[in-house]
Amino acid sequence: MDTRRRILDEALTLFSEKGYANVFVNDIAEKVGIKAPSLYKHYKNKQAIFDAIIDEMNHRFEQQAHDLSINGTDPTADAEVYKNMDEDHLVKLGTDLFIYYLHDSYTRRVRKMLTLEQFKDKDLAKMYSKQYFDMPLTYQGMLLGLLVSQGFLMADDVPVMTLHFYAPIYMLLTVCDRQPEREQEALGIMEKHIRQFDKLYGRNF
Amino acid sequence: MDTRRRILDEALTLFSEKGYANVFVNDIAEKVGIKAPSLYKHYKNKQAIFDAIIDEMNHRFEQQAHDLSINGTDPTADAEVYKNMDEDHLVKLGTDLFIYYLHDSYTRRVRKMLTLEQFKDKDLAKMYSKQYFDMPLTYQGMLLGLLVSQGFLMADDVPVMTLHFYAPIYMLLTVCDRQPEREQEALGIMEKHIRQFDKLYGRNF
DNA sequence: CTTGACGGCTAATTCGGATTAGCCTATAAT
DNA sequence: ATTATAGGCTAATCCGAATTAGCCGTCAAG
Repeated sequence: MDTRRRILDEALTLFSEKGYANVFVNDIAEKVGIKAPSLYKHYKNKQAIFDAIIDEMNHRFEQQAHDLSINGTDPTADAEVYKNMDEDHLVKLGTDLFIYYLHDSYTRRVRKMLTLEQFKDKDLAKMYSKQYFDMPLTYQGMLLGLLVSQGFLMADDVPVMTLHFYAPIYMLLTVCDRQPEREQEALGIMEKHIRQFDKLYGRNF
Repeated sequence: MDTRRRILDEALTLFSEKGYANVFVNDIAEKVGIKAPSLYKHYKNKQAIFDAIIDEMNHRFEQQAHDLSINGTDPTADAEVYKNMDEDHLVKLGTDLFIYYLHDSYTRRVRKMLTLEQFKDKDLAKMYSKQYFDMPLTYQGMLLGLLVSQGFLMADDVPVMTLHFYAPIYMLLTVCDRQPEREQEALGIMEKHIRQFDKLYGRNF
């Protein structure tokens, strides 16, 4: 059932692995378990499948941005969580974030697909930057800002501090996307990164 | 003349913009100013053009690695340069590095092409990681290590410190690759990044 | 019970893009 | 001077991949 959905799902998988141009309509059909011409009962053509994926992606992104802005503008809610934060908590926070982004199937496939298609047009470029640069810096900036206001971290420039926290995580993520066998290594580096981050920005100087 | 060379050059340009699969032999020929069939007097087929680009890339990478290891293992040479380093010098060092990587035509095209082809096979994946993760961390680690030994910076963990220096630069580079119009913004962030880096790791704590 | 939309299939069709065949000229080496 | 080679061109050819045509079974609504 819901072949329409399964098409999107399998197409996303394939696009994220080989890139749009290297995936044949036939490949998608095969994965779904139907013949290629049957695909056209569900989508006008190959491009329409891609577009549908992008549309859904955008919906989810907007949803996510919305959710975050709700939680984010209500400091009282989050502040509780970080009341007695310590280095180990910070490590866990970062590591969990990392593992989630790395392993969550949808997230991972979207990221890889956008990586391969980011130069196709301005919209995709903007989408990539928003999702993997602007949004994380904004959102994590709010979190770290909370930790600063809790006195757990110190910084005059929170945006740059956020960059220092996030950029290494992002880079390690891209390493694992292309070389999954380096995940353990990456996790090790992650932990050292966060501990050093905490030492640098932590109140115990 | 040297049509063989020009083919590689134009092909690299096109591959870096659209990705291998979206470039037609015809496009390359047109840019070179010949007809498509004439390409085959120079290269066996389209794949051979790609392979030749990769080969040259590898040669240059090896050359570069060789050069760096020569300079790098001779601390006396570099040490001089960093004898009276200050924050502004560090900013200039980082900014110049950034501008170079961003604007150098060959470097930029190679980086973008590898970005688009990195998931094709293990070799390309490894090549990307080596060039944009392992090598920079190694080389810049040596530089920063020198600054530590000069007493200009302090760190117990130089590799992680290097990650803190490089990861933001790398991330800003990828932003500019896909959105060149954000270069000024990126440069501004770069400078603040380096100044804060210097504050964090600098001897004046 | 019958009809129409839904979703699948096989067999074309189309078409674009890679590659090959075969020809031609210029030039450099014998 | 002759010839071989390099490198260009036009005109096929080939082929694979997207898409269309047209057929069929199912099933829910009338």
